Amino acid sequence: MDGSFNKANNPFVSEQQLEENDNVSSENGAESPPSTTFNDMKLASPKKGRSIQKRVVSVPIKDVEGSRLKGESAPPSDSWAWRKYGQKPIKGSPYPRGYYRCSSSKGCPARKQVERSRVDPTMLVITYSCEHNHPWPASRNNTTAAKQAAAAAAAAAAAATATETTTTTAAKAEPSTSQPDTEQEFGTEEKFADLTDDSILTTGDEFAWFGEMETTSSTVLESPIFTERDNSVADVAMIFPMREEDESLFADLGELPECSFVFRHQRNVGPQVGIC
DNA sequence: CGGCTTTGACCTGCGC
DNA sequence: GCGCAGGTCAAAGCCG
Repeated sequence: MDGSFNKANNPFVSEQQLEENDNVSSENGAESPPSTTFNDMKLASPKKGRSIQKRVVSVPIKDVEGSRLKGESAPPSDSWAWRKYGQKPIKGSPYPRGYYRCSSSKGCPARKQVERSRVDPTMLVITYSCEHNHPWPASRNNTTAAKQAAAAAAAAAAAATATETTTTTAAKAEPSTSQPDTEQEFGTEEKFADLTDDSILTTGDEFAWFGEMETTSSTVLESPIFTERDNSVADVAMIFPMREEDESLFADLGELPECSFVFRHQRNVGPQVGIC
């Protein structure tokens, strides 16, 4: 199973030596504006000796709700199935955090946490985490289960919204300049900035993957990591509209990277998704 | 019937 | 050492 692909053959695995990033930043920084945020972290794993990668993605909750409620042609939020295994109220935040585990395959180490942004309730903060060196399922699971899981993640977030607020967040999350109409069709849960912008890619090889993360909507990308490395980048909200064709390519993915945790965009190949 | 969600309990890490 | 908070586990119920 897990050996059905190997690192060498996965174009989007090669740069996944991310676990040594020391730029651990607080997720969803207290003062960070509503944005799509990618934070790369190394967690102290409960299991000693294991390196955990963590990445934070902030997306407009509106998109998530939309995809779920519409239930139309909206694709699953991401390429894998996620099963919820817990939910906890977070101190300091009125919104609970949902814990999801990858169910695309047995033993899949990937996890993600979904919570509402404290800073901006209209934003969802999705944190992906994974043990490094752990293989991913050989193929993307785009089955009903995957869709259900995706919807579930959205549901959880939406539920949090409904529970914690009396007003409909979706209504409040008016489309802004950062959300073109094209995104409506996708309404994916995770948005990955279409970072073809070399300014990001050149931020540092260490974070090159950042520049390859993709978004299905034009969201805003920022990263405290960048802040440390290049203020000129960090202070600027970057908007990267997603192309429909790119999105469609996700559906064609047949393989996942080995614990890549990266939603990678191969410029000439199309977006490639990997987590862990 | 299988898989997923929900939810309370338990475990672990961290700060004081 | 103690308490708190976050994260995970596991049982029960729900849904397709």
